[in-house]
Amino acid sequence: MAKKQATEKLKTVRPSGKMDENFFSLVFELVRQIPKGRVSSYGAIAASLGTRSSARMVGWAMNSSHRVKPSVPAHRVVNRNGMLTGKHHFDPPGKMEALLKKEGIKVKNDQVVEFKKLFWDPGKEVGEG
DNA sequence: CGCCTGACGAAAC
DNA sequence: GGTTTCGCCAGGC
Repeated sequence: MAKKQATEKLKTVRPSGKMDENFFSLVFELVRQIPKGRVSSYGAIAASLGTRSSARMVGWAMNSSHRVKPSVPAHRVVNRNGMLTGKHHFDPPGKMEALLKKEGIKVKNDQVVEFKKLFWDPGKEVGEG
């Protein structure tokens, strides 16, 4: 399981002083695993990385998502309520909602429609169901 | 170094 | 069940 390794790496590379190469990158990669037309939650991502309780760190990491080489589909990541809490951090505040709609995801009142059915569980990318 | 903040979440009241 | 508070860990001043 990659998640197992990821969890250990988190504390393994600590002494190296390269935290960014772990938590951040792990979050980015995981978010990139989110299939189009699907969404995920910060907590779910954090949990998959072993930092279940640190869901805020995930969202915080997203702040740097726009600084990463490859573009991270942060717009596919919402809070556990399916709410577009991070829309304020996009160039245009409505970019997030627009991107989601472009992928076929309905957004109403800054909230993902049928979020629970569109919810994508990280770590098990193989089971799209 | 210490205090406050933050794209969340879950327990406590 | 809604509102409030703590926890989580890193960043900025």
